[in-house]
Amino acid sequence: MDVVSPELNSLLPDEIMDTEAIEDVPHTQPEATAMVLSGASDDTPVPMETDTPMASESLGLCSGAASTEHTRALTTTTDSALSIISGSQIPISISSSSSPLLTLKSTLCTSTTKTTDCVTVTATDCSVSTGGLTRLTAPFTISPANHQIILNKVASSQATEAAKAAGPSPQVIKQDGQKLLTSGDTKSHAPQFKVVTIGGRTELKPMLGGPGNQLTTLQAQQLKAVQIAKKTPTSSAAPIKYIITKTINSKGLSPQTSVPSVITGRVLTQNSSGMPSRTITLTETHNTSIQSLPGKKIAISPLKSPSKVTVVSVASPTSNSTQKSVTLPVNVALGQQILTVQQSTSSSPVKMATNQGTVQSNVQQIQVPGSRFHYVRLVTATTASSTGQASGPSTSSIQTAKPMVVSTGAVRMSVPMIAAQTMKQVAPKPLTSAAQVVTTQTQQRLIMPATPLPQIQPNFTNLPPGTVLAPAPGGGNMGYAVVPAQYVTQLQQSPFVTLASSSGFPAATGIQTQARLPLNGLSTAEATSRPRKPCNCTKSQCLKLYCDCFANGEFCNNCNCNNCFNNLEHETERLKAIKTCLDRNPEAFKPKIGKGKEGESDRRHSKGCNCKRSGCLKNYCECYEAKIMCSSICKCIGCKNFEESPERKTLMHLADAAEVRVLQQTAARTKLSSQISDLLMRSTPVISSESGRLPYTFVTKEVLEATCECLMEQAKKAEQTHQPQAEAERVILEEFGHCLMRIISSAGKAKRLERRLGLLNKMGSSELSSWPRMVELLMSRQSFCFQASTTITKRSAVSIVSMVLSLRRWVLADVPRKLSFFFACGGVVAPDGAQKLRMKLKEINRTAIQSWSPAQHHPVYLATGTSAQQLDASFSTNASLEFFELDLAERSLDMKSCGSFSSTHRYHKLVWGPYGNGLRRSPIWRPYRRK
DNA sequence: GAGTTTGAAACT
DNA sequence: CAGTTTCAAACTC
Repeated sequence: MDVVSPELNSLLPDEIMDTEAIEDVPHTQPEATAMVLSGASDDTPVPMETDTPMASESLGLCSGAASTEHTRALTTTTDSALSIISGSQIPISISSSSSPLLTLKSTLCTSTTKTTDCVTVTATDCSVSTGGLTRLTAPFTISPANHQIILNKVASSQATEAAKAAGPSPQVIKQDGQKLLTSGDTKSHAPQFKVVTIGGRTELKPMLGGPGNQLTTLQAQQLKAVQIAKKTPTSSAAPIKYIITKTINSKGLSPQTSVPSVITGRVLTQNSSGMPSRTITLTETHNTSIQSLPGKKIAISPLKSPSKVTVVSVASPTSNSTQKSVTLPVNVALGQQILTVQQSTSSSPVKMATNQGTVQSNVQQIQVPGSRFHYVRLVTATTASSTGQASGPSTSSIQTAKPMVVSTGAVRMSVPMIAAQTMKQVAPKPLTSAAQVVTTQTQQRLIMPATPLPQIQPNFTNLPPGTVLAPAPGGGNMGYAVVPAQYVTQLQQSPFVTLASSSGFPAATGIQTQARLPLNGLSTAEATSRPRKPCNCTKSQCLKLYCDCFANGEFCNNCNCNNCFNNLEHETERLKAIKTCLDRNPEAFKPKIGKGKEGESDRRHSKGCNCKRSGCLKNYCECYEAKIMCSSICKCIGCKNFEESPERKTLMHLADAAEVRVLQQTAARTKLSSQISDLLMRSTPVISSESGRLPYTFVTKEVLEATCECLMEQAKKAEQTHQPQAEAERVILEEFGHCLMRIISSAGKAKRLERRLGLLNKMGSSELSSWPRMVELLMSRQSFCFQASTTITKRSAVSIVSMVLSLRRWVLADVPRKLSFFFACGGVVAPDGAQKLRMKLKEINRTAIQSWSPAQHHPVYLATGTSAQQLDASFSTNASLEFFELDLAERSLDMKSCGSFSSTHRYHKLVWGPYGNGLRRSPIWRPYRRK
């Protein structure tokens, strides 16, 4: 049946030419055809996954010990939700200061409160309700106008030293005229709330159930909600309700206890009570001095994704500090995605005490010498001592890297809480899904010092979406700006923790790599597991997107660049450069590789490539480099980077083989053979999914019924012929096998059609509004003449020419039918455009023709006219027409014989349709002729 | 490692 | 917007 060689067939976009699926599976044909056609016409852009919803804003603090569910919950947090999630107990006391910024007004709130502007602080095992084990003395400032929540440090808050995690300190939320609504019924299965009015000195009463309470799994969850109708003195905006919700797990619960998600407002949190209780003390100290810690900085840089905020912990071994109170003012402007994290003292650790150990996170403020910027350094350290709530079972040992996520929906802070002292002991192991979730959120943001930059600050108007300058709470000049780009300081002396190191691959292997965002097109695992290439920039000062470091939002580190300005020492220049880039392209720092439609695993380049000579099969091509196939938005010429491309397949196989070899060698060296098998196991489904997986939806009810009928028919036959039972079974089984084969065959064809549809979309560029009609003609095997149906410019003419390269595959597929393909471009090509066309034709000559069948004669006509009517007439009269005919047998294209395109008409609307063989073929290029 | 090729970014 | 130049990485020898 095949009249075309398999190779040619493989080249073809068989959606048109391959009628096998249609003919062999008549039942499926109409659907398949319809699908192709409709799909072709429906050229809706594929939404990119690149962009995380900007609208969603949530802030979540997830303790390092957060379980998988926690992280998952974080990812589900939605709009304007502030959630502080801890997998362990978090003694928190919230005390309002006299700061006018803080106004807490309680209103009734239920866990189901629906708020778009709701700020929800969710914490499990928070001591706020569990007896006031700790104190959170951070003043809350919630600015409805800006949708900001500001945890401001108050001068002379002394909760600090006293805030022993274990010590049941009164939890105080003071705010004049403010009410605190909390909920917590220890005996109730369902979350219950308790309203606590907070007067001038309102205290938050311990809410936790008595120790004698035997709580079930559900009972273990206790929800405390604090709804704060905030009144900021400076804001006159409509009051926005904020909810502080706390999911409380009673200590001593059964380790099997699992806590279902608690939805508060829009925050979904989950707590696993089985986790060891842990205490996070968030207090603030009165020390406002800025400690200068040269060399210990957190890079604050624009990230690729505007949707998240990432604070990278520059891990360094930190001695176990006895100081348990930490000042951690956090300003979060939800509406504008402001996240400000400040640390008043360099030595104040954010301590998270677990039964297993104490993770101290030092948020250190750093002042770079010679720089007016203030940087924050977040250092985590683990000690073996157990502080805080000592009630839980103690024990385990290795503190694995666990991400601490501060998520504001669109703003996300991810802080890998890796115990500095144990980092190198972390055994490579599959990360939890929680970690994976975090890593999939590869688009992160860092906080960027922004305040004292008068010469630049006024120009920050065009910072990426979500970028906001956050003034310092005290009115000082220590604000920070969250910029959607991933800039992380690279400090030579500071080991770096991989930001998104939680990947499917054992990333936390102790190799301290620079925190970074995933490379474009690379998976998180790839991006994080592989060391970044040093750049070699010489002229760009590493301040242009030419520089991969800069483009990826990183500081240069261990690079080979000359005159590098991509470092802290040139922060001003760097910021200017960032702004320049963002001015030029607001999405300059966004990942270029997004995701296709929902449900599709295919990623795609956000802009598409423009490759001309590489066939999109070299790393020059950004699509190929990202290991993705070119898509409909690509403007490449001679693309071979499509799914069914044999060249691509060959390359892929070679690459796979090479990769496997490398893995094997590496594993052999490191004696980690187990890793190999693991990786091989991983790669297998990838390969199979690409080529073999059948659509599971194909076995429909009708298919099943038909199959059963077939089997029953065989059974009846056997019965009627009095076949022995064994024979009857054999016949039935055979029939079943046949049914399966047919199902598989049909499913495979359907899948092929799906793929072809994708290619069809790729070819159906925007210039072709009548693409379905063209497909229809192709399917009818008519000779046809193709004309663009929409306004053609010089540029679009180029695109049309590039289509020739794609269409040629169809032509090739129909060799026996001598399908002629005419390409007409009438009256639209200006002289310079003609030059471009010639170049494109050279491309045809060079890259495409070589693969054409020399034995066949496949004319390609390039016709021009001065108007649509003229061209139209030309096709019928073969007059007043400039056209060229290519003889494939010659495999050459003498461009000189093409003459010139004289038309300067740039815009013509043409229609297209079948013209039959209006143009005669010639074995050679016809000389240019004009009437 | 030097030189070439390539395509994105930057520039005009 | 379109064409050209610059740039650094990819590639070749």
